[in-house]
Amino acid sequence: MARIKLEKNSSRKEVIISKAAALFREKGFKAASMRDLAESVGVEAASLYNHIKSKTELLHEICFGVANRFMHKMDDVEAQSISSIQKVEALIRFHIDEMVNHYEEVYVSDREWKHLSDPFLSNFQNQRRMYRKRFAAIIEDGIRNKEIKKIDAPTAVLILLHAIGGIESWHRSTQKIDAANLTENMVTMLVGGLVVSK
Amino acid sequence: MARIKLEKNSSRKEVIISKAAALFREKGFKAASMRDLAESVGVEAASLYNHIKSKTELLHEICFGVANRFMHKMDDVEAQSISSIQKVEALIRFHIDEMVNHYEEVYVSDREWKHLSDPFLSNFQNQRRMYRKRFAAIIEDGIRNKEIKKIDAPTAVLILLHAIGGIESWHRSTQKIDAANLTENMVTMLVGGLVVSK
DNA sequence: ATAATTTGCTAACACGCGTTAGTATATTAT
DNA sequence: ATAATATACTAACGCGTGTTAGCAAATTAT
Repeated sequence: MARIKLEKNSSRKEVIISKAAALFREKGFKAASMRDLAESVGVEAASLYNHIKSKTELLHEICFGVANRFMHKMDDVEAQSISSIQKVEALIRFHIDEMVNHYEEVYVSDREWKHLSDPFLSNFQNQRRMYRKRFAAIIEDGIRNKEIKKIDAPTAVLILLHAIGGIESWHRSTQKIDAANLTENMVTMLVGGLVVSK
Repeated sequence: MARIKLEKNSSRKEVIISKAAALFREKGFKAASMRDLAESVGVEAASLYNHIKSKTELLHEICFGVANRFMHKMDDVEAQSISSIQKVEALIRFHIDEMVNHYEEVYVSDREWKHLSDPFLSNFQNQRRMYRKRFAAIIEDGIRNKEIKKIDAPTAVLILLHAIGGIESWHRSTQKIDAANLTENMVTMLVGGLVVSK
């Protein structure tokens, strides 16, 4: 009888969520079937329901897992006594790191949250809005301090977040530069686009 | 009997494609049903098939319509006798304009091309790869001419293209700055991230 | 006016989907 | 060893899907 293999310190549910993230990333939430997922886990489709409530629950777990990590990081960064531009850079580096090391979850959370259903959908959208507001506030601080160019802060946030989402393409490209290199290039270009040139 | 209303200079097929783009953008290709589309067009689902071959054909039309416009613009820009950084700016402005004025099609082409099926899928992917290569080549020219910072050109392209994709969020935001303002802010930040600071 | 064509309709199909019921087999606790 | 629990299986359900067949009505061509 097939059995879900556990990695150390993880429940069977977590194994399923992790495989689901990979599958949702590859095919999209709607196009990925529970039978696909079952095959990837190495078990029959019905067996999955001993561990999870529904397909949607998998999406919840992925999306809110990611959202919580970002929220905690924002708390952390806001509490630090560093310049605005340093805060922005810290957040950018965190985003890049998340996108490099938790690619599947972050990507799915970014692209597939539309398929959440209320009240989770509204909740998620609120969290996102809040995060962006806080990010924009940091940039506005930087503009006041003349560390950052006079630009529309919400637009800047939007550019930053989506630009980093482009790491998706990096993951799938055949000739990848290494992650450290990628990070420095992105920081150079993105922070460089913000700071006032001397 | 219901009848598909024509806008001037457009076939019924084009009306369907346009509505399909809006629907695919909103729900995603897989989640949007032909019955949804029929309702949005104002007709029964089966009637659509007097004008189109399949649901997938709609995606083809959208994706390759967009891809062709970008390819032609690239031809155009490459042929101009202007500096590399000016070429980059011209392409950025074109991308922004496309994203502002042909939001639905461009968005769908960007996010839903995965659901194309071969040989169209490979064809589309090739076009995309080619486009990015040509874009990167322009940036590399700019680096050689010392107009542009020494950065990894493919990474820069990836950042630029995805950053502009963020206009999606702008479209759905309640307090929008106007399109001209958005454009200048984006150009400032993105071109500013590329040029060598003096 | 009549014929030909285009465009729409209703009905139905075959299929894949998420999920549940009921049961068998492993694992863990007593 | 035995009981209790966790985990897997097979079978099947109701539903929504893309699409087709066949027919009716509207439009266009003769």
